[in-house]
Amino acid sequence: MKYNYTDIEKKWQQIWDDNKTFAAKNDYTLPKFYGLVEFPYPSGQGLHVGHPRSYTAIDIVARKKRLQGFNVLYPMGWDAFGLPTENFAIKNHIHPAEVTKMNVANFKRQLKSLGFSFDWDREVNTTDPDYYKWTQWIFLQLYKKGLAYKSQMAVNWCTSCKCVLANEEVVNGVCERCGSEVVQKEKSQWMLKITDYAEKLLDGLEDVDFIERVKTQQRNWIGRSYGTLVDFGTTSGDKFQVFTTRADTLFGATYTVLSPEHPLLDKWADEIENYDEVLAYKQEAAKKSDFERTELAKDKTGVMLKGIKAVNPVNNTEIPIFISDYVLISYGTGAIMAVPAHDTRDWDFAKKFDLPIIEVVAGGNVHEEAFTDCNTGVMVNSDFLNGLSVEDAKVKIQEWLKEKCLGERKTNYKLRDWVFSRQRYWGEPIPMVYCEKCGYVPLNESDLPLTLPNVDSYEPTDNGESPLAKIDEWVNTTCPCCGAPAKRETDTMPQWAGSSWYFLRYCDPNNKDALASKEALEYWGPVDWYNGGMEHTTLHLLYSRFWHLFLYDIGVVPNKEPYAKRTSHGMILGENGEKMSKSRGNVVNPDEIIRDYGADTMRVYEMFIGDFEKAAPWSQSSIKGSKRFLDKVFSLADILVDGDSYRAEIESEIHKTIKKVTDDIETLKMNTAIAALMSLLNTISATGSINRAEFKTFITLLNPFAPHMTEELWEVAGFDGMLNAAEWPQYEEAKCVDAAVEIAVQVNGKIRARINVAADIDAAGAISLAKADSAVAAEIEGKTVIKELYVPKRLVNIVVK
RNA sequence: GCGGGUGUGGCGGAAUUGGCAGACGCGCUAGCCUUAGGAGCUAGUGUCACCGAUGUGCAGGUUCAAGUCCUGUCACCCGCACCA
Repeated sequence: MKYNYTDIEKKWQQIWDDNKTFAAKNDYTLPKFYGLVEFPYPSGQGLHVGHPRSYTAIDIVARKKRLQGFNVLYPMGWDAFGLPTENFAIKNHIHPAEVTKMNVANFKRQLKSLGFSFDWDREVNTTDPDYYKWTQWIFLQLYKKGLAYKSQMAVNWCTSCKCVLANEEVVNGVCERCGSEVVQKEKSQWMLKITDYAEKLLDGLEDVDFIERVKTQQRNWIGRSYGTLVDFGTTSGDKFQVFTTRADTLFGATYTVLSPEHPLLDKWADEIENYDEVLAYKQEAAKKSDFERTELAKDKTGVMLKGIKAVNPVNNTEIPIFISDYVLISYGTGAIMAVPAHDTRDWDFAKKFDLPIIEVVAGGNVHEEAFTDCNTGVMVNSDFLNGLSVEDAKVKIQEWLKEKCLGERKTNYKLRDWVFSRQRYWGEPIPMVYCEKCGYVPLNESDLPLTLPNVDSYEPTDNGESPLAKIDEWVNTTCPCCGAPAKRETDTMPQWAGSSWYFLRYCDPNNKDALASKEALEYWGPVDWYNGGMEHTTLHLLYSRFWHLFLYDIGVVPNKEPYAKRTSHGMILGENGEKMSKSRGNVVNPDEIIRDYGADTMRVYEMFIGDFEKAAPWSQSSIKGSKRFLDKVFSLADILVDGDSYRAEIESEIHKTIKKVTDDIETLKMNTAIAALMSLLNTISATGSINRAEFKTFITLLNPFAPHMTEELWEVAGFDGMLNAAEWPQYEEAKCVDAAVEIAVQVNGKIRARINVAADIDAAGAISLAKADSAVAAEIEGKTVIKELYVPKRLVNIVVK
C-alpha cells in the first residue's frame, strides 16, 4: 500500500473537525487532564517550526491521556493584541482587527494541518471584547484592592516603539521586542503592585512541579534577601536608614553612600559645602540610563559630602557620606553603609578614595582583598560582638539595635512593581476615568467591556501620549462617580494582560456572567501540565501566577497556583546551528514540510530531533529518517496476518516497548519513545509478518505521534470504531523480561566473553558457566581467583591475581 | 562576579542511575536492484600499528567495575548582574 499522506491527513482532519472528536466533555465526574501550551501571537509570518515542538509534545500527552480514559482539555487561542499587528496595520492601512483576523485564520489553518487535538470549541482571542471585558474586570479588582495605582516615575521608554516597557521587557538595555535603544523617561503610569506578592510568588514555588531552572530563575528574579534596616544619625541632625545584610559588620562601617537621587540631598542643599559638585554629579548620573550605570560597573565614581557627616549608631563615630551611582535609589533605602573590609564593592571604593579599612571578621587579609566569607570568620574589633561567629553576631546585633530602637529586621526584594501602561492603540483600554473633582475613578463593572474606538488613525505620537488621546469623542466622557465631564485613561494594557488569565477562560469560554463558572474552575483547575518557552519565565509565567494568586485571594479561583506542572522546550535552530531568522535566511516553513513529508512525519521528526529540553538544529536530511520510518509502518498493512495474541518470540519486546513508550511520554522523552518503536518495527519486520494483535498495539502506541496514518491503518485493518476512542495498550511487568539473556564475562574488569544464560540463573550457576567458556578459562589459567561477582542479567566479573 | 546547565563517533543523540559505551536515526562505504531518481533492499561503519589494545573535554582519586561517584581544572551555552 502506498502511503499517501496528503489525502490521509486531509481526510482525518475533516473527520475530527466534523465530529468534534477532541472536544472536552462537560461531565465533571470524569477524571480530568488539563494540558496547556502557550497560545501564540498570530504574527504575519505564520507558524514557526518552533511552535509545533511544544504543541506536538503536549498533544501527544493529551492524546495518550484520552486513550487512558481521561476527560482531556487541550485548548488553543490567540494572544492577539500587540505591536507588530499595529505596526503592520499602520503601514498597510488595514485596521488591526482585520490584520488579526487574517493572521488568526492563517495560524488556525496551519495548526489544523498539523493534526493537533485542540478543542476548537473553546478557542479564545484576547482582542475579543467578550474576552477583554474580563481582563478589564480583573484590573478593576486589582484597583479596588489597592494593587493598581498611578505613579509618576522614570520608566523605560523604547525609542522605536514609542512606548513604555516593563523592566522584564528590557534586555541588555534594549527593547526585548525590537532591539532599539531604551531610555529613561519621566511619566505617569499605571502600576501593578506585584511586589506585594513577592513572598507568595516565592512560597508558591515550593508546592508546584516546575522544572528546576524555571524555579531558580523566578527566585533570582524576585531576589529575596533578609537583612536589617539601621538608622544612621548625621551631624545635621537628620537621620537616614540603610539596608544591610551584614549588620554584624557594623563596627567596620567606615563611610556611608547615598544614591544620587536620595531626597536628603535636596534638604541639605544649604549645609553641603560642595553642593555644586554634588549637583553636577547628580546631573551626570541622571543622564545615564540604569543600564549604563550598571554597565560601567568597574570604575566607581562618587563625591564626598563636605560639611555633613554620618554617625555610626554602634559607636557614635563620625564617618563620611558619599554619593555614588552604584547605590540605586530603587533598591533598599537608597543608602548603604560601607564596610570595605568585608564587601568587595566597598573595598574597591575605599581603595580609590583612600578610606580606612577596619577588619571586624578575622580570617582574611583585608588589606589585600575584602574578606566576605560568612561561615568561618570570628568577630573582632567589635566591642560586644567580639569572639562571636558571624551567624551569632547577626542575631545579637539585631537584638541590640531593636532594643535601642536603632534598627529592625527587613526583607527586601529585587522585584519591582509592574509598569502596566502602554501608549499604543492595539491593547485593552484601561477602564479608568479622570475627573477633576474625584481624581481617577474606575468604570462601573456593568459598563464593561470598555471597547476600543473604531478609528482610522492610530499612529504613535512622539510626545509620549497614546494614539487614543487624539480621539476626543472617545476620551471625553462623564465621571462615573459625580457625573461631571471627565476624561478616559488613554493608555492601554500591555500584551501580558490578556495572557495572564487566558487558561481560566478555556474552562468556560462563553460565560457571560463571570470569567468562568465556579464549577468549571473547580473541575479543570489547576492546569495539570503547562509547557512553554524559557523566555517567558520572568514575564508571562510570573505575571500569570501573580494574577492567579490574587484571584485566589479574592475568592474567584479555587486554587492558589495556576499550574501544577511546568516544563520547557528547547529552541529549534536553523540548519547552521544559529537561531532561525529571516535575516539569517535559515527559516524553515512548516507548510513546505507538511507538503513534502506530511504532518505525521513533521510531528515524529520534531519529537525525534533530540532532548526535548535542549536546543536542536533542524536537519533536512534527518527528517527523511522519520519519513522512512512511517513509510515502513504503513507497509505493515501489507504483511498483516491473523492472530489475537502476541507471538512468543516477540512478546517480551512488545511489553517492554509498551512500558517504555508509556513512561517516556510522561517524562517528555519522546526521542527515546520513538527509538523504541523503531526498534520494535525492525524486530517485527525481520519476522516477515505482523499479526492483528501486534498491529493493534503498535499503531495505538504510535497514534499520539502520528495520529493521521495510524487512524487510517486502524480503519484499513477493520478494527472497531476509531483509534482515537480506543484503549491505550497495557503491559505486564512479568512479561517484560526474556527467559534467556546474554551476559558479559569480565576477567579483572575486561570483557573476555559473552554467554547466554537463563534470566533467573543464580550467581553460582552463572559463574560456573562463565568459567567454562574457553576464552575465560585461558585467561584465569594458573591464577588465583580473589573475587567473583554476578550482576543479574548483566555480567560476571572474575578477579584474579 | 553570582546562579543554572552542558561537554559522549563525521552529525542529532542513547545508556535501566555504578554493571557489555555509542541504542535509535542521519550521513558515509560496498554490493544488489533499477538503463542515472535526492527511490528501495542487503551488509558494514568510534579510533588505532586491526592479533589485540584503546576510547565519554582535561588531570588525579574511590571501586572488582566509572560517561555515571569524589577532588581539581578547562571550554561552551543560558539567566542575573554594583541588589548592599
